[in-house]
Amino acid sequence: MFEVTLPDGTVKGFDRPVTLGEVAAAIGAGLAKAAVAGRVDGRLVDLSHRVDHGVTVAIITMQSPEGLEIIRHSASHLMAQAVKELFPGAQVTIGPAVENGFYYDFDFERPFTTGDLTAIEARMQQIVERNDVITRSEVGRDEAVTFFKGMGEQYKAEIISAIDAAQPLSLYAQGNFIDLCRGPHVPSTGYLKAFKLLSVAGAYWRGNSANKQLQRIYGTAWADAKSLRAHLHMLEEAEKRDHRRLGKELDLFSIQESAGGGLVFWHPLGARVRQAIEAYWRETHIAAGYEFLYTPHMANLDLWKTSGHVDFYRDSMFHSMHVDEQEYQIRPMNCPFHILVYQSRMHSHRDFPIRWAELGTVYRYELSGALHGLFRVRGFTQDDAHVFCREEQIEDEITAILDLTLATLGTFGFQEFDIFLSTRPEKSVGSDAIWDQATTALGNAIRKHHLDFVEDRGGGAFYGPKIDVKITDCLGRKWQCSTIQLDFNLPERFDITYIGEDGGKHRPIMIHRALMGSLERFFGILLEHYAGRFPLWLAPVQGVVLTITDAHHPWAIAVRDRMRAAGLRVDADLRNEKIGYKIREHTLKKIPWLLIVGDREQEQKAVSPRDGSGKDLGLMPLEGLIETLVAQVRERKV
RNA sequence: GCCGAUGUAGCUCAAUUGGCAGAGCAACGGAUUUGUAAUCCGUAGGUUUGGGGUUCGAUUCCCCACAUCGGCUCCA
Repeated sequence: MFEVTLPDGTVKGFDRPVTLGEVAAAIGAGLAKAAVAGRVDGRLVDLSHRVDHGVTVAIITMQSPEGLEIIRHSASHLMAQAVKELFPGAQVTIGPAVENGFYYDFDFERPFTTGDLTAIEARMQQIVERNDVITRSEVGRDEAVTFFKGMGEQYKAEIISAIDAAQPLSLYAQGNFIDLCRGPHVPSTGYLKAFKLLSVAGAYWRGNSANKQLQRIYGTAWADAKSLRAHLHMLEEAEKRDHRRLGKELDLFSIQESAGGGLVFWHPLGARVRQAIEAYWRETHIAAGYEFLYTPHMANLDLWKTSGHVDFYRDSMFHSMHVDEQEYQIRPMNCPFHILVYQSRMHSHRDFPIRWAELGTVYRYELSGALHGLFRVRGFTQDDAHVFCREEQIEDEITAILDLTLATLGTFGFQEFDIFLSTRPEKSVGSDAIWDQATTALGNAIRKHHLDFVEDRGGGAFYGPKIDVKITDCLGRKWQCSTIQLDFNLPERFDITYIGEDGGKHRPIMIHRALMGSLERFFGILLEHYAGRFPLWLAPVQGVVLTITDAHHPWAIAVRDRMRAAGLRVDADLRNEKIGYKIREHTLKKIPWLLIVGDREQEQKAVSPRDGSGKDLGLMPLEGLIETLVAQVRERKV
């Protein structure tokens, strides 16, 4: 007789050893049905795990995050089983669950094709119908190595040699497929009902490009068909919102082969959005006490030697160019230039804080295969700024920067933040005292905003601690844009100083910060977040006046000009086309306001607007509408 | 950079086993003067990403380059 304790504190007694599956059944039939694994004294185990003495037990259901992870992990094994059945020559390597799905890496003589994926998925379905039981067994280290070598699974043998000798090794068998795995897994393949294979791509063995390249098959798996459908729908939605596609459809920007990859051309309509963003940026920075700098895009390479970028950032820098017996470098960062401006004269402690901002365009060498639309480019503009201050001003400055960050992101429609505080790594510069003081100041600044944060211990740069802010878009995807970093290194390297109250030279603190990060990337995120339907204040074309016939041209032009005079970006469509055609066309261009003018409107000096909802709002006096729209733009309403 | 896939008109896509490169939309011309998501007719548009090669003949097969797409951290 022994008792197991459940998460809610209730206790169940058993008079013989039972499996977790039986424990679940004893609690309730519904739970037993949804159960995929369990937790015994905090350790994840299979449902077949036997308990025979007093322990705490939690049953993990397929709807829980942990249950989903187990389903995905088991789905990856199911896929490996299908692959081995179809292609016995393929060697299995690793296959974990990842966010929303799973993958498995194989070493196979030829590339898998999309046709293979279809076949593998079909075989997976067969194995599910077969409902192979999944069983766990423990083996000795030598036995396991011999076993996998005997099967020609070299990678598995290699994995074992990397595992701590004290740790027991477990094998999972399903049908004829046996894999080395920590588990746990679902009890049988029949539990896996909702999955789909998505893609195949290369991946290096152990993520190291020096190793052999394997083939990684990605899939997604869910507890039920409905969740799977929802996820696939989300993927479709993401594809529809793809900024590369919208950028082309809405004629906002392009990246051109003849110019080179990763270099962005902003077209007139994209430039209008950027202008709106920059105007807002300028306004808020003036209000927050910043001054603006304009600095060159290239400079003598020696500057980058002094800054240390040549030593630790070389891989991301373009090669230097030879000019008049000297080496010049196109800039990968703006900070050394701001330091040069600082150094151009003496500074007093009374000058602080100095806040200098620049929309600084930088060029970084990214691997050709890493380029991706506006998200990963080789030339981009940072909303960069550097604050020089004294140690005791750090907390106030960080607080103010955080204010500005949250206000900025909020204005663009992002209200959900994940904040990370990264602390001192092993290899770093600066004294313990300054690191402690600065790290505390960063934490205090976050707490002042009543925000939670995750501490990334040892995750800071070698030159100082930092705060990163991630935003969540309307599809739930997270993006890191903002970063606030302290720098104890550059002031040292450039030997910048100020004269303190004591008349002696002191070293200022330097803070780097970017709120949107890269304007290109931020623009891409906005495009996807709004699916191209920008809030009025950002929309490249805020309204179009549509005429019914030629007779309405004079009033249409008057409306357009009146709205333009009010500061709105409005065009008139005077083409000899039917109104339905014009509406369709401008709706597809995602224009926020369509203003229809015909006989009635012309007579009454009015317009009949349609807003983003696509509804005809009926006859409306022009001036009233202008007032509403101008107010929305002024408020930057989202 | 590496692996795989892709590259045809401004855009989205066709083109049997290698045999005269096509459609829709857009553009242009004409007709139509139209009331809430596509009016009709016509015209023009291409060194098939670029460069080599095989062949009587290459969009198609081979090689090289470039670009784009999916990946390359998430531990058996």
